[in-house]
Amino acid sequence: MPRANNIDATISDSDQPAPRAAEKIMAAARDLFYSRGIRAIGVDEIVRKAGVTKPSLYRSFPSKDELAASYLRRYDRDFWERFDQAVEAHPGDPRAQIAAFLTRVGKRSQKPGYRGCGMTNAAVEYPETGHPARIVSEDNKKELRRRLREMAAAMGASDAATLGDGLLLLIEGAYISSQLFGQGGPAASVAKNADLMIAASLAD
Amino acid sequence: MPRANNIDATISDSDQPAPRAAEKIMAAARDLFYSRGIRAIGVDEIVRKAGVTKPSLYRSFPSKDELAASYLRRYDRDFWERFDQAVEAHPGDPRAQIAAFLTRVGKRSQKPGYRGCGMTNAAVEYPETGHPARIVSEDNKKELRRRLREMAAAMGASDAATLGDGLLLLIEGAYISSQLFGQGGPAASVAKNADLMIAASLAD
DNA sequence: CACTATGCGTACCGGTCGGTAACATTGTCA
DNA sequence: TGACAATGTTACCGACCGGTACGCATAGTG
Repeated sequence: MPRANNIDATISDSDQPAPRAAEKIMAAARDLFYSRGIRAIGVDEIVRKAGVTKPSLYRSFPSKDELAASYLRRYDRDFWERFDQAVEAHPGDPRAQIAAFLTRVGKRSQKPGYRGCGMTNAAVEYPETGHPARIVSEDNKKELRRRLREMAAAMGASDAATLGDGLLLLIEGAYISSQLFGQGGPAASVAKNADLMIAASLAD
Repeated sequence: MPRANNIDATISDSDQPAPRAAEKIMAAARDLFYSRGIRAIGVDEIVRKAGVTKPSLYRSFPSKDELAASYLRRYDRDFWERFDQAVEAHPGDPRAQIAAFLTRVGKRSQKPGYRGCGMTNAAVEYPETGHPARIVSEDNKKELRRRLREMAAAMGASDAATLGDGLLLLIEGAYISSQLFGQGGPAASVAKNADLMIAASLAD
């Protein structure tokens, strides 16, 4: 009975006890993968930080690549939670939803330790098509693109596809430039610039 | 007499003969680093592709990290060459200069094998402050930011810093999303979106 | 108690990593 | 032809990589 198959569920649904080790491993992997990159981190360092041993890792996760994919699936869930928070804060007002989301991204980008989007970073680290980690990232970005275009249409943009894509470019640019420049970087202006772009698109 | 110290110059200035092996190594490293990432490529694969041996690599480059930095310094030169081509094509018209540059980026982003900016990618792969590869990337991006703000000011933008940063966000977003989505991705609309943003900024 | 299931640790695997020592061979130019 | 610089050849290094065989400890159950 390979528990590794539904480890994502067992970790998140903490009512039914999962191996304690798996949670500690995931927590350690999350910190290390996010802050220093997936390729840069070896499994030894993960288990050391988690305070467990290597076989425990491989009982809960079939491989390092799958552990990375699990980390990203969790990242994906957290991402949509943040996104939907911004959406729900401004019902029926997509422009304000975008502004709320981007204001928060801009603020987070100024905090120390912020290194953009874990999924974007993973896609850069793993250009190979079909890599487990990459698949999670690509799916997330496709869905994000779809939702942004949808919101652009709801704003009444004449060219919703272009505006939605423009917003996506700004978001990804904010993620990346935050780790290129750190504090004081251009990501701080993402909300303002997005609003300018939206204004120009709606006036078109 | 360690030739490795000024290997960048000896490779680019081909009038004074440089070690043939160094050029072959650089060409191989360039292809491999760009298409598959720096961390993903081992020195063995580089020398194999270059048709040389490992000691030859370490006679021309002090380390793999320095080879990566050399690759990026070359990338930096090529980048500014492309950038300045767009600038020189439209003297005294910064808005057209940006449009020309971004149109080209948008087109390149639709070609197979395109994987964004090598320097951006390297910065994602090496978050560690002070890494030789990262330093080259950071310097390039700082200079790019400076020039974009300068151009935004020359356009007459009331808030040139914000517009320049917005353009930088769009550019970085185009680089990254090109490898997230490949052909048909949002990077194709970067020039159009930038022009919208500029228009809104100037009308402000 | 004995039995089983489960979670975990010790110790180890072959392979690859970046990097080097020592020496043979080549090509070039005086 | 001789000198010298550049490259190739071979073999090696310690460290680390992802991954695993196997045995031990504990908890729950009859």
